[in-house]
Amino acid sequence: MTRAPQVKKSEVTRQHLLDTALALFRKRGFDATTMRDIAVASGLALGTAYYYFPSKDALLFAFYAANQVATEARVRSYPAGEPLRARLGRLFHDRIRDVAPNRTLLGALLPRQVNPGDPVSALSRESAEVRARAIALFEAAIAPEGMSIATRALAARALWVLHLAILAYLASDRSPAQRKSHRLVDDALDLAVPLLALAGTPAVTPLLAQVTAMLQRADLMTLARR
Amino acid sequence: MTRAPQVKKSEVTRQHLLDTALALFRKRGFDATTMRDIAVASGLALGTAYYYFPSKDALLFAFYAANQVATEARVRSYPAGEPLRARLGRLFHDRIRDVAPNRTLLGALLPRQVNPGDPVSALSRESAEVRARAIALFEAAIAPEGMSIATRALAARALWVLHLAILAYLASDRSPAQRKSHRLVDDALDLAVPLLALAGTPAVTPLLAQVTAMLQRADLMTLARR
DNA sequence: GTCTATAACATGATAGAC
DNA sequence: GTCTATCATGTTATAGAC
Repeated sequence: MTRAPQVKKSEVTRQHLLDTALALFRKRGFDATTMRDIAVASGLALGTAYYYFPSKDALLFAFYAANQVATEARVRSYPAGEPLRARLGRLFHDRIRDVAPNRTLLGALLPRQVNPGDPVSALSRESAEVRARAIALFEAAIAPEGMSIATRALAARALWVLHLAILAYLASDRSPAQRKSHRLVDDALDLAVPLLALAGTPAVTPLLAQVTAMLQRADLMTLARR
Repeated sequence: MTRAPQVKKSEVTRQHLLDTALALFRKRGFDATTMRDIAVASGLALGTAYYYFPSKDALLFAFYAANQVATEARVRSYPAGEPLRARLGRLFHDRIRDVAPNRTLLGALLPRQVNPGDPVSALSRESAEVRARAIALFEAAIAPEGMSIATRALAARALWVLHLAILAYLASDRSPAQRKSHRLVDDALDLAVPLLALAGTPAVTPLLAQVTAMLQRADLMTLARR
């Protein structure tokens, strides 16, 4: 009696469709690639593509989620005990490298981040889980610094927003090997890391409390479960 | 001999189309309003609508430009000699009031700001003029504070970005009379104005130079003519 | 449950006649 | 300048084959 296959046939087809779609997106851009193109290139019918991905956006979202998983895997292999600057630099630079091959997809994905009502947005209900996990990466990175819980929550969100801004920059960065984006990361961290150190001191506690109060009134601290 | 009409017929038709479109956008939202809806409601053919506005986005852009003009007109009537906080508050709150009736349009317009390649983006070549004029409003508002030219340029851009962020927030703000957005403005200015005062002191000059250098390397200071 | 073939629809956009 | 006809594409629907 032969063993049942480890992966379901449907999972193979789904992955095949996603891979084909990503390859086409990379080659021709998101908008220029039609669902019919994807179906034909996959050797499947249009209806099949829609059977697995209810919309073209669903393909975008699948890329987004898969990418988050890839970055998490990388992070698990990071050496422990590195200083903050090195750890954040590693995280940001790796994130750029993970995303860069699909850089053109960012052009389709990032604009839609702005609208929390858009399911594809990192601010939406639908992506709450992915977002929470992304923020958790930054929380973990700064955890050893021994700030208060409130400060750490604020700092992690700030870093997450910075990382979105860097990705927005990356989306239109045409410099070879995305040098400009990497440079921007270094410059930004040169500024941010000393500020993070400052954020741990009691002197700025009132200021941080003011910022937190503002964000809470605006419902912007509850990102993790909006 | 009768006088030739002051305004060309084509200009009347164009304005009629734009007014009709904005009314529909307000009532049903941008996405839910089709070009056919606009043409029918205007009593014109679909092709005619496209003759005047080469795309649905062009209608968005026309709204954006007209709005900038409206805000500029308001600003010209501001009293002179007000303290910085009052002046900025007036500017931000008025901007919200100007935009609020077309709030749903923001949902369509703002996401696209992120992509500088998008003509509708405030970062694009096409909107360079509107953007320069928007930044100029903030430059003028802080001009009496007597900072160095470099500091003023940086501060004006920071305020412009803050104003975009506020508009992004406004786009999904469903509180009555947009109270939350107005509150966010006050909270943000409570934070920003003291920082602006700080920015005028020599102590922070090196920090500002560092920020400026970063933005210049990333081509982000040349916003006005990218 | 997986996939095909085919048609049809809605809508942004374009072409060409008048 | 204005119209009608037409296209391209995201999406839905149907009727099945295996």
